[in-house]
Amino acid sequence: MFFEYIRTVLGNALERLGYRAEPHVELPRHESHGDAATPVAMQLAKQLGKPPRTIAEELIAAMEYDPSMIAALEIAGPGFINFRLLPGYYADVARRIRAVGDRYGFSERYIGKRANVEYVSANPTGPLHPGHGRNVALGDSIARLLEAVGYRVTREYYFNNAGRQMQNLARSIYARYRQLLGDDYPFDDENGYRGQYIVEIARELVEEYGDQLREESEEHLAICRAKGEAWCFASIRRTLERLDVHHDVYFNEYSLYTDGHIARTVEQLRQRGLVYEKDGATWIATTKLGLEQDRVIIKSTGEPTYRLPDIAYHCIKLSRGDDLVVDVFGADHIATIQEVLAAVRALGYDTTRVKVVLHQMVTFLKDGVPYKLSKRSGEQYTLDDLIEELGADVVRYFFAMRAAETQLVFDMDLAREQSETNPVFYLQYAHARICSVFANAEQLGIDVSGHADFHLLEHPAECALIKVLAQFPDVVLRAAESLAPYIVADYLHTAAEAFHTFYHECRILGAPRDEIVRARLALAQATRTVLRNGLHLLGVSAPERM
RNA sequence: GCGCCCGUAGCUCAGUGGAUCAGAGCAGCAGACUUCGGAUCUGCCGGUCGGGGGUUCGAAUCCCUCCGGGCGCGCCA
Repeated sequence: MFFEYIRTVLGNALERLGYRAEPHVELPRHESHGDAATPVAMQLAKQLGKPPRTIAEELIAAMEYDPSMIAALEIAGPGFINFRLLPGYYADVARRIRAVGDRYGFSERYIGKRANVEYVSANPTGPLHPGHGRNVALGDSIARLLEAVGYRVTREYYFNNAGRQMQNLARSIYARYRQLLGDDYPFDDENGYRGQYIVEIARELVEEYGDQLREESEEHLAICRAKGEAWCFASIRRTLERLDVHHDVYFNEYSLYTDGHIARTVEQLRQRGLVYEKDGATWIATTKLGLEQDRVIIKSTGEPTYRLPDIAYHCIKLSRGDDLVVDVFGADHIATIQEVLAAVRALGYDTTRVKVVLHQMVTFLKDGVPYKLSKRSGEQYTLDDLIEELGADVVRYFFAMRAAETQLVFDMDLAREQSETNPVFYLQYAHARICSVFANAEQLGIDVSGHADFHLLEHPAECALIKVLAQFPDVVLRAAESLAPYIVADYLHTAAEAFHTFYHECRILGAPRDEIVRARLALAQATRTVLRNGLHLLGVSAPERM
């Protein structure tokens, strides 16, 4: 919204002059450079073969604008055009924010488009571990961001309940089950799942079945497997629930086998000459697709490797007609995603619709040094434990607050801090503080929703706050388009800071005139909307009291 | 060895198509309202943007190279 008007003015001027360029508008770093600026003249310089400042002059001459909104146009430096805004503009922005109300910040830019976001996708072999938290937070915030700009979003969870890992799970449970029955049964230390939860599952089996499963059979192992899957999934979903994360689709890898997609995918790859047999296994010729080496897609045992179902799955996702297909993966998937996409592309699918958000690993920091999260019992530390320790809000914010491609350092001391140094509390405090002002206003009998004259907001702190609030829709759009929740996190801090400064310098309820009180209350309300909506995008609550 | 990501202040990180670009938070130091929540605000200190080359009128940003860190490179997922 902030740059919209200027963009329009600039765009019209470009068109009038017959110049082809994006009307790019940016926020200058320094106040002295005005309220908005465009480097477009410099971008055109090479293309037109004219000095940038000359082009800037032409543009300024060609611009038509409302003199009550824009005070001055200046050419600066090598050829920037700086825009300086008048209070009338701020009043206009504030009025428009208020008019939009609770939906402020959201847009309809991508209305009618559909997106699929796949995230978490952990196999049901145990509880989520702390590292999963980053995937959860990023994926869910990305989904929320896409919704905020108009996409209809499907949240999807892909899981494998058929492979080797599930067999290991079944065997682990069975071993514990036998041990609980008092049998001297060996536990496979190399492949088995050693967590205490396995014993828990086994204990439930003892309660349900007594010693009826003692005989080692496929049938009994299948019962262990099913029990384990159900138990683990319940655990995972419970954890996600605590983070306010809900998937729409749980896609079962196993279904790809039963419905023939696996066989069909192999056939299609074969038709394109990309499949051959060697050493008793079936290979895909990924070297023909420009990759380093060929890979096995069906082992000599007849079992497919994970690649094949991955390829089939992506074909399915792409054939659903979504405009955008987002995969949120940890950095350890880097190798496979290339292979999968190359194969899918070779099968004729438009993989430009696929965006992969590859996040780097997480390091936990305590007393300034990396350390391994653990519990006193020596038992594995889970994502659930982290939520227990820090609260869902802190967990979601911390995992989403950095760009995905950075190796996230999760500072446990800062996260544990229940004070202003913790960025989550800083944001929530600003929100609670506004709520408190409104509670007081109500007690004083002030008509909070009454008419407000925004032209009365002329204090520098007021203008600064409006300027920040005005950026919000741009920020949401940019964050959504770059699939980067951290942009929202950064912005919210700026917004909260601008509010606190305003709060400190301008009394709201104690303002000299009633009209000013109402105008400032309206500004506070707009701030509250921005904070609430922004926090929502990150999956963090906006408490009224703390 | 090969592929991808990262290297910016003591620490954690921004820097959106090269340009008005040396920035924020934390830590440290010094201050602030008799009043709407001090979980706040204001100021100061602090950096050869990993090193070196190159392109350019101009490079944290683009190219090359070296160094350092992470993750991969399975008939595991």
